[in-house]
Amino acid sequence: MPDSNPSNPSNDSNQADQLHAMRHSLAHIMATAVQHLWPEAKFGVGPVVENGFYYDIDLGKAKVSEEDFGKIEAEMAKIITADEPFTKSEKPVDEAIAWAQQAKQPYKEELLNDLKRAGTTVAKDLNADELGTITEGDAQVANVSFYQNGDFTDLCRGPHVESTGKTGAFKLLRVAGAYWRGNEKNPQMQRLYGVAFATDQELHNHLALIEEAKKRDHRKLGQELDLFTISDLVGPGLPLFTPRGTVLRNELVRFSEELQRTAGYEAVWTPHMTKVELYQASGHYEKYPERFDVSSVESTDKFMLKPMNCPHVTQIYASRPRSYRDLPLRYMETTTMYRDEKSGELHGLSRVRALTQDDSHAFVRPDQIEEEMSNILGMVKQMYLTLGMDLSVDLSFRDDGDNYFGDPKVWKAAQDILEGVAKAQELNYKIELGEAAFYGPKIDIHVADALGRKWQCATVQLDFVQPERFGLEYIDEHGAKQRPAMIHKAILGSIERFLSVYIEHTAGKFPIWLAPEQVRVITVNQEEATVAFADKILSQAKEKGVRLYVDNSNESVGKKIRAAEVAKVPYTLVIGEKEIASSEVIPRIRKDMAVMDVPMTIGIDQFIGTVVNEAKSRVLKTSL
RNA sequence: GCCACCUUAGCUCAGCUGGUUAGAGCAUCAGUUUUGUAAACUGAGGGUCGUCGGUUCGAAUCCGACAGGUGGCUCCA
Repeated sequence: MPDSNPSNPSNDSNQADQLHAMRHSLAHIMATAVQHLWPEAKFGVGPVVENGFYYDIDLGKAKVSEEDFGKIEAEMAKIITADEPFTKSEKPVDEAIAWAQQAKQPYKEELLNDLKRAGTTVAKDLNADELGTITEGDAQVANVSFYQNGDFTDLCRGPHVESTGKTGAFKLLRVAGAYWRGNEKNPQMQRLYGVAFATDQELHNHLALIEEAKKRDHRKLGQELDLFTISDLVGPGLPLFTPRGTVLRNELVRFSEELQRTAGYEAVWTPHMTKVELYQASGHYEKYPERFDVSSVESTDKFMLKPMNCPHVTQIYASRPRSYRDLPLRYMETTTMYRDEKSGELHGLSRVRALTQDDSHAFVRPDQIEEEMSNILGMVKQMYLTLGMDLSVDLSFRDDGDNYFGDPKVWKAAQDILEGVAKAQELNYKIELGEAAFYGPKIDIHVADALGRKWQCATVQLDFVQPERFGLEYIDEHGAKQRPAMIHKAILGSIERFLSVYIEHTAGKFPIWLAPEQVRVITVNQEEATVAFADKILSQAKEKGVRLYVDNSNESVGKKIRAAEVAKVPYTLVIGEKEIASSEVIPRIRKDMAVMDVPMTIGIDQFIGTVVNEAKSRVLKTSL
């Protein structure tokens, strides 16, 4: 494949533009190849995405599968070898519409019609970058631009590389279904994805990275490290946690609850089942009627499993009169809830039907909102700093749609408060319009997994709507009734989702405080004295709460060490005659961990003490 | 839910275009060995080839439905 060197390699933005043009040109070349192979193809849009490009294509009854990639790539190679120039032209928009009709490209025609009406259209996915928009802003579009290569012409804003030969290295990766303009009600097209880079070497590196990411997949590691399982009999989206996986869950929750307790939160407990009326009162039923699978238990009441927690907690607040002196009232509950996710959306631990949140709700006076939110963000920062993970922060605000409950003025005020807090906390945030919950704006914290996919973990939500709907109140200093605000938060978010990200982040090399097995003792032989010594170490560990296992199997020492390494156990102690005689051990330390903290030779008591301290202080010793 | 693909032992995978009792490595179990820092040796058990139905003299292999999974799309209170 021919390389294309940017004209000015020292200029990064120039290089980025060049790569963008290459990828975009490859999208056109792929479309050209598809048109050669399936002349009836109707084209949607073909933008550049991270690491590559895609094109949405409708072949009618015919379907592209990954088996076809060979011949598509071969056809693309022909086009690239032909080194056809990309030539730009402009047409008045009406002429362009006529072209689309004549070329039997209904999707292009629709886009052009929208462009013509630009300013009145509300299609937010009308991505101006990918179209031939000449004018900017809301004005009507007069002219649109086209690019032609060989026998393929496409509505396109450009820019492109000069000719098809200058497109670098690429590979088609997969085909997926994608709804036209991202709307479920529209026809589904086939989206052909490719990756592309300036050089073969970069492409090779990227593909190697994908392979590496596969090794860290939490579903694979969950099996290998014996953390969780998903049984067909129990059902999809309902993971079961083994003893080792449960250690991870419990330790994380313990930390989260410690942080919350320090910040004044008190534990509450609510049942996992409720009458449907609760969710009619909260407004959730109205918003998600199809999600409430209802079972009748007794009498005429209809019950459901709780899909969330806040409406339940409002009833604890409402159970007695509250004074302004009582606020903030802070309730926390780490609890499991149940949501009927669509089958195609389930994914390992990231998206499940039974999810556990380290949830909390603070009921606060308006003057207490900022401080409470700051405290919460402090907890979030401390959690993720301890775990060594990077955050990205979104302020999820409402858009102009009518999906939201409550007074828009109150919304504006709530959003201003959130942004103020984000600024005060010096968060590097971006605002996402239309991402708010129906009851209020959110601060959403995202963490990336090994494949670079971002997952929402922590969330802080400011809610004036539910206190209103449930008629929550407190008596102020003048004896008047006032309405509290409600602040929802989760630090880990869904524990299951958090674990999916965290397992991939660490590749299963957990720090001492989280490691399901902190120490493994390997016996050199099975003689009585050795077994007795191992037992003694084991009981000392148990006494101090250290998670230690003994491998006394009749295998070679080398094999047992390998097994401990594969299981990613932080410390391994080999015991034999020497250790029994001296009562000292030489801890073998997992490779990713710093070596200096533990001396070469150490007494058993002292070693156990070190492990206890490291776990207690939640040291992050791994270099990932 | 939608589109493409996948499903053979606990795990990772062979099994060519349909043709006798479906294989391997790891893991498990048993025996030998009593082991000193990333894999001792020998042997054994383990699969109605995801399920159901169809085509065929004959199906792990071809077709269909269903289930589960993978990658996306849509959704995520």
